[in-house]
Amino acid sequence: MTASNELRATQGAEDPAATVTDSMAAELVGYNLKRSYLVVRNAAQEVLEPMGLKVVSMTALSLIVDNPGIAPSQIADTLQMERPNIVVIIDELETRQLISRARSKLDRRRFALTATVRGRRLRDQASASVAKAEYAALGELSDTEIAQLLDLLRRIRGARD
Amino acid sequence: MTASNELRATQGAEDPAATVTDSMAAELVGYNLKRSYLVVRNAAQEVLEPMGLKVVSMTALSLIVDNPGIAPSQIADTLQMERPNIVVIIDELETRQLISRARSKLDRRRFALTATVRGRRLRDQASASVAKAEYAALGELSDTEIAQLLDLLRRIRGARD
DNA sequence: AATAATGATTATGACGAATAATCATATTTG
DNA sequence: CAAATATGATTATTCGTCATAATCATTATT
Repeated sequence: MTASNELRATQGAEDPAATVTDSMAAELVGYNLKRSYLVVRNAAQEVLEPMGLKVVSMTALSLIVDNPGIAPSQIADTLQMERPNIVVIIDELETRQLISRARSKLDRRRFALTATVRGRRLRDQASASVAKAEYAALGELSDTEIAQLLDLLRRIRGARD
Repeated sequence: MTASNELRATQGAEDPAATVTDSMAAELVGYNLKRSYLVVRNAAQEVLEPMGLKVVSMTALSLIVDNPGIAPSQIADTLQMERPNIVVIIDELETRQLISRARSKLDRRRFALTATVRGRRLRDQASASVAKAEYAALGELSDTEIAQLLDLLRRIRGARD
């Protein structure tokens, strides 16, 4: 907060040209997390949209590629989502023939999800594009700083997970 | 990603006890931003709820306290929200007599918003509680690291704002 | 004076995420 | 073993956030 902002705030903000003082929000970690999250997410969405993927469906697809035989409930647990919301994502991935859904032989309540060749190819493509888009959105930061950021963020969620 | 996780993923994940490999998501900055944002936001929500405030209404109230005479549209611009969504927040703050709404004398289309004494008191209380709650949620991090994090986050959103 | 732009508002819809209820299969336990 | 309970997937529904479209009053423009 600059001295001139403080002054303007004291004088009142009826002048539409006056700069708004946002002392509180600007200091809050949560506020800044949200803002930068939106910047990065929008960058990812932009490159995923032409592939017909959303961030969450790409993440789910990626999980299935890396964990053949994974069950919907495991995806829900990993992504911290509710089971019902996973179902529709899986439905879409299956309709697009990016994954296949088969009953598990060990537990017939479960489904065993596996990526198709098309699914694996799309994942690789999406993964590369998103990484590139994120990097561009973070262009301001050096590689070292990005690594630092990732470390800090992991420790925040690690504390409460 | 540990070696044992890679192994399990290669073998398949039908074993419900097997750890899920989330190589992709774990590396994405966006994913980690979202997760840590949720941790911090939940901490803030928890302390605001007893005061009948949401994060967004507290932020708006704080803006009005710091910028007496501010107009709804200025709040929308500052918080990057759409005008219609600000209206309902303002309505609620006014109903609770935390702010007052008066026509601006310079431009009779605008409203000039001012916090009441109750509003200022609640803001101070909420502000302190949220800061404390955030700090607790970030307990893992040192003061220096929190400052680093804030700097990194501001630079991310600064690039695209 | 007529037209266009701005600010606030209302109504509406899209979307993400959560809950409740249902059904099939597995597990537990009396 | 049979009954009760728990788990997994699914459907329907709801809530909350957020955006868009349309309307009205006031101001600015031409």
